[in-house]
Amino acid sequence: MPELPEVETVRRGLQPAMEGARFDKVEARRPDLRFPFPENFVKRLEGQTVTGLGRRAKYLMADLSSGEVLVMHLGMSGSFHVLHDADASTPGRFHHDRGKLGNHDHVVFRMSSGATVTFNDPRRFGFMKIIERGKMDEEPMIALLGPEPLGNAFDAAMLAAACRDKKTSVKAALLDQQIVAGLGNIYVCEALHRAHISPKRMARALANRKGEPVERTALLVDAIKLVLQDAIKAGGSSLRDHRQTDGDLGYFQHSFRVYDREGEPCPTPKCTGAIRRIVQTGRSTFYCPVCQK
DNA sequence: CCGCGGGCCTGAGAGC
DNA sequence: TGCTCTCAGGCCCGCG
Repeated sequence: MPELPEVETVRRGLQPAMEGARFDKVEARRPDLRFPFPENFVKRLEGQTVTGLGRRAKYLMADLSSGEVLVMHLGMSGSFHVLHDADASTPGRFHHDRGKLGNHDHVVFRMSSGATVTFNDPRRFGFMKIIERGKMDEEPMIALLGPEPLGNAFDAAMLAAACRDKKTSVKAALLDQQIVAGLGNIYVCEALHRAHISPKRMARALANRKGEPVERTALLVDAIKLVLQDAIKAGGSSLRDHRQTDGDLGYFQHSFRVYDREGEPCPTPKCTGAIRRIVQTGRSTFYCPVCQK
């Protein structure tokens, strides 16, 4: 499910519940998600304070008073829900706020802030790990990530240099978390459409012979930053599973220009094309064959 | 070494 | 209604 905008939306929702608060009670309601929970998961968290709640790419990172970091990933279908004590006395506001847990509510944090944080993940592609802060560089999952797409380090020169030797499509390159970290299938499709670049174009065409960016590379970088910013403002995209932590839906799906719009007219002004769906490296790609070159 | 396809899971929706 | 099939915001691993 969640790409960078959805994870950032979740982070902002969890922050007031978790940052500066202590884990009073932790419950792991099954032995594993995608991976087994870390040894003594509950004991290692209970009593610790969350000193900061950050995000790297699609990973949520809760800094702990012990010097460790609780790394959380939502996989395809993970979501967090926050119930504040005060909400419990406001009947009817949240349908699953009756205190009963659902089938796929796998982890529950009772925080000293008075918030109950529940992690739900039907497909269980998500996971939680505890890593020593100093050893984050040794964690390949994190250490190998490319730059944050919304950070200054992600620019046309960097993207061109990273793509110049790639023997793959620009679509596949942008999904590669080692090139740029945080994009997924939706936002790659949307950014390529905004930049009028065909997803089938070779990634190395983003660079000239010297490895410098060509003109369209800068347009692509701008398109990526803009679409991610717009999506964050909208609380992410809710297709199936994504919810904001208060249970509300994100609404960026209403702003999709191509994703899941096969057959619809291309929204580019004056373009006569219709959106097509193809499959690239096993994933659906939506694009306009007329205005994306 | 690199790129691709399969697999991990469950559930929703389409088609019969 | 109910079955079967396909597909889904991600990522790791093994194969060629």
